[in-house]
Amino acid sequence: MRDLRLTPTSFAAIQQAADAPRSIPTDTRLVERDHPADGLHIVLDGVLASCVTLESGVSQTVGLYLTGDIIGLDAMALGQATANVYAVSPARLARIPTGRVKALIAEHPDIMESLWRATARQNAILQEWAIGMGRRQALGQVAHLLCEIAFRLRLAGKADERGCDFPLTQSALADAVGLSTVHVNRVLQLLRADDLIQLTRTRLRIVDWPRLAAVADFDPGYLGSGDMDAALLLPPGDTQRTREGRDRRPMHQH
Amino acid sequence: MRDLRLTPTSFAAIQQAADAPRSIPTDTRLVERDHPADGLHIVLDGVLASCVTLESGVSQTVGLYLTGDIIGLDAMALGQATANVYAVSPARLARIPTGRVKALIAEHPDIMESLWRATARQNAILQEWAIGMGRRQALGQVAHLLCEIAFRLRLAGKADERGCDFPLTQSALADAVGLSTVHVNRVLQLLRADDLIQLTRTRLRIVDWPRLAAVADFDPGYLGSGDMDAALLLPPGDTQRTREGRDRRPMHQH
DNA sequence: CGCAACATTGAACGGTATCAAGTATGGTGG
DNA sequence: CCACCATACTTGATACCGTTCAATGTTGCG
Repeated sequence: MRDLRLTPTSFAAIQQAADAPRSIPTDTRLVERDHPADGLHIVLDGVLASCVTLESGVSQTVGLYLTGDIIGLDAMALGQATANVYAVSPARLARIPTGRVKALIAEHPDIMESLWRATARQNAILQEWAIGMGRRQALGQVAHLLCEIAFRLRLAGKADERGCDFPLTQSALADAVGLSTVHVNRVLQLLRADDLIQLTRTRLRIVDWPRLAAVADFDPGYLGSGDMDAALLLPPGDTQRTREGRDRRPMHQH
Repeated sequence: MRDLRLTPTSFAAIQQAADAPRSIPTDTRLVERDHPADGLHIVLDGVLASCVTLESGVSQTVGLYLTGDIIGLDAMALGQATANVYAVSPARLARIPTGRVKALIAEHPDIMESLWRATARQNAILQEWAIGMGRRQALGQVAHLLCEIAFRLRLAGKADERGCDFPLTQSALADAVGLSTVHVNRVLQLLRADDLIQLTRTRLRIVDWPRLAAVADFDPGYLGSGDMDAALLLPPGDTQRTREGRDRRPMHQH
């Protein structure tokens, strides 16, 4: 079961099944909670958030989709979406309509296993968020999210030593960590004052990774460095920068 | 894709693949984080918790397994477990070893889809927990967990109008909602004083479901009333009480 | 240039944690 | 059957973390 990657045949099949990439502006709502699945969306660029709003009006972000992530797995598996998904920054997506996903699954059994694995990975990430909101203090909580985003972007080849794009506003951040915007602002200033990060409106650079990881109690194991959801599905032209530190052989984690 | 249930053949195959049920006492550790999958465990009776401990020593429960739930999906999909699982009460389990799970999947394609769906459902539940820990106050948060447990037990046929077994200690509850034991105690007293619940050491009865659900902002949609993970996999002798309000026909939710 | 969105700052309030007792409850051995 | 012990539950006082409200800077874009 481990090391199951898509076969070259399945890989090619997926690439052909995807629609032409389309771009959407910030705030576009892509998925509506309780609506039936409209297919899978592969993030080629940008950031989207999975978000739930309570009766009381407060909202909580329960997941972020970065380059290479797959949107719509929950809806595909359960029949309907469990959260709203909207673009936090301008984004580029490739869609595979529901019918074609079903056809792919029927024809290539390894694809469903990959989708299952991707679902389990999103579960692991969400689990880590839950730990943070339940038991971490604001400082560690925010630091952890920054670590996670930077790490995931690096896996996707979208970050280098000089940092990564960071299109989240402080209020989007606050929504993700379950804090108020005001407090997130203060925590970010603490992290800056300690020379742990540099963060501008659009760019994040982690100055002192070891110390930030210590503050955050960050252990990237749950991100499964060996298996990107769909990074390998990107058309050749969409692979930006070099995939530093990664190769195409399956990674053994046991 | 919707309404996909196991075919009778697959159903029978799973039942035959399971080991004889075994009983474990409270506090038994069943799964260790980062360890490879040792198969799937179907909960026949009792409660188990999925739990992560931070460096600092504090721990957070990220999932509860009740009758009918499947333990080990994450490990099966990802190759290693993402959390520790231990028994919160005496429990009875049926195990399907990894090898046999693989064989089942290879032979009956619909089984993998069911496992994928079960994984997605656990994801939806965890999502709801994350919302609670991020945005709900202690009262609503505790009320919500009580609603969820009571509802899931009712789906599993383990609860009636007179209430359900509730083997969780207050400190286990606190661990699940991300609060201190002391505060959970106070919140429970509030709920009791308002005549919303009756809760003894081992039994929970929801006195005023509508009002409790209102306090909790509880909407059971995410629990997917039509699809128990593995309730239907229980050997006939293991089906306790009557499955009130449920039948064996697939339920359409669209 | 002016407006709107985002970021920053301060003061006061409130929810929850923590610490430190004390009180049921159930199980066990004599 | 009772005394005892361990575990769970309850209660109060205090401190802190994070929220809320409100105002002021700042940035970028049409």
